[in-house]
Amino acid sequence: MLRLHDTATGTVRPLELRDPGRVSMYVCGPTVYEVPHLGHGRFTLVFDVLRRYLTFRGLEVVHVSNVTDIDDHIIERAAHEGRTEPEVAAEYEASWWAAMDALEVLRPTAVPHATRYIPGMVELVGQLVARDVAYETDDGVYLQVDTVDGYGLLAHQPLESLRVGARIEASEQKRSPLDFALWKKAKPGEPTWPSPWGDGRPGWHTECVVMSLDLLGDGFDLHGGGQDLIFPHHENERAQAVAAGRTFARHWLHNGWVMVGGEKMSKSLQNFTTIGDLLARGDPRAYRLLVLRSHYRRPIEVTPETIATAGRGLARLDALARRLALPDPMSGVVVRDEAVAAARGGVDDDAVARFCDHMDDDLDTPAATADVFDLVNRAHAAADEGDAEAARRLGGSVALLCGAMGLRLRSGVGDLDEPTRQLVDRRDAARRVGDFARADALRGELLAAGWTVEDGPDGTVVRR
RNA sequence: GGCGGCGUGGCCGAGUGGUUCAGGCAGGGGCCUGCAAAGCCCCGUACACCGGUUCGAUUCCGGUCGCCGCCUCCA
Repeated sequence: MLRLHDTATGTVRPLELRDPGRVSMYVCGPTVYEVPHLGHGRFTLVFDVLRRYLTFRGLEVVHVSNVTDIDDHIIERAAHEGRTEPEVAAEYEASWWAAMDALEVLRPTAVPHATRYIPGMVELVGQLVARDVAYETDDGVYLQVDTVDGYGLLAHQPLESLRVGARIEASEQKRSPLDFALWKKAKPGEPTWPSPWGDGRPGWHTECVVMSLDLLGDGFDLHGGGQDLIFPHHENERAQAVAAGRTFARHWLHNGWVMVGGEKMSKSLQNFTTIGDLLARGDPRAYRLLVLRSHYRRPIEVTPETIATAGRGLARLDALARRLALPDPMSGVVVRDEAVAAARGGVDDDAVARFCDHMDDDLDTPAATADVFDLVNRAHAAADEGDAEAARRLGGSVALLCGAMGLRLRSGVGDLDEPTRQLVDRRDAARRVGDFARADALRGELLAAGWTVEDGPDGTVVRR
């Protein structure tokens, strides 16, 4: 059984499913006003790995992730650039999906948009007002947090301590500085929707509450995101749901930061690297492997050096895939029992079990990837000893487990362009007749063109 | 001020009350190779500091120092 850290309890505990065999998870998606950066890349990779692993274990996964397409940042950007909010949102949503596709992050099973759920949000706010836990002011409707049972659950702080630490000034009409907006009354020039409290727009992530409950139902299994969402974002989501008498997420999962030089990567510090920049520099799989090689709750340092190191690990995986002609583990979503049954050369059951033990232990991907690299070593050693059967079994396990984590193997050398093809052929010819000076010169040309040259029993293989 | 996390060998990064080792990268030596590449074998350097518990602590407890984060809109 999979055990995961739960932010609400601060402990690692079993993921107890509401519906046996089926996981309902809501992962907070992007507010589309900026291109995605490595922090977004990390959380989407973490939850993609979780989703793939759950699927690997034979569970059905319903993965809902929102797109918040209306908020202050979008309004600000649209105003600044003389465009409409929908134009801005559409542009950055497109860049979001482009990045997700490049990272081979599976699309969520549902992607609700905030602007399509406004009536539902108005209804929720109405319920909260009717329950007398929310109140209207001149500029909006606010949730009165001291009426909410267990406010501070995720922050692990009592209400009073949050109040003392609050950096925000109490407005004259707010009853507590911690009370937060459920509905913001329109200011001139802003997009608006009608409501009983006048035209305006939704407040604090009410969309996530309404959309998660609508698509996943009360008491859904898992709610997640980056650690910076714990408070106040997720705290306030929970507060709204609980105040409305609904049962919210059963388990809260949050991933750690991407760090830059020891500091958190964030928009406010302006120290972020976009996913686009990362992709322009190298293999997108390197970021996935880097993420896998650290525990999801720990911070990771993402630099050209750490990416390059991950890239060398990738080369090691690819080299095995090439040597043993392993199947592409990403030709479909990998389900363990089916994949094991389909594996022609068999798999190493002990290794798969060990991998699962590690993954079940709060998604210990560093240990799980170590398991995989251990298999790589054993597969090579078996092949060196001429034990083709063992090599195929161990190699097949590598492919299986990489697939379970969403890591594609590149075994093929691909089609060569004609000039390269000719260089390779001429080099093989030279080597056959023992003209090594000529062979070395031709290798020099290939290396200069960026190819790595390997001479195997069947002739020269080049790759890059 | 409140709350939380972290300090492991050159780097990244698991793990455990003791005599089997995480794993990867980098480094050294060998094997293979026409030479390489890929691969295999072998090797080195650890558990921030100070106390305590214990037969024995990197692992448990207490303290010190250092780093990081959250406390109203940052994944």
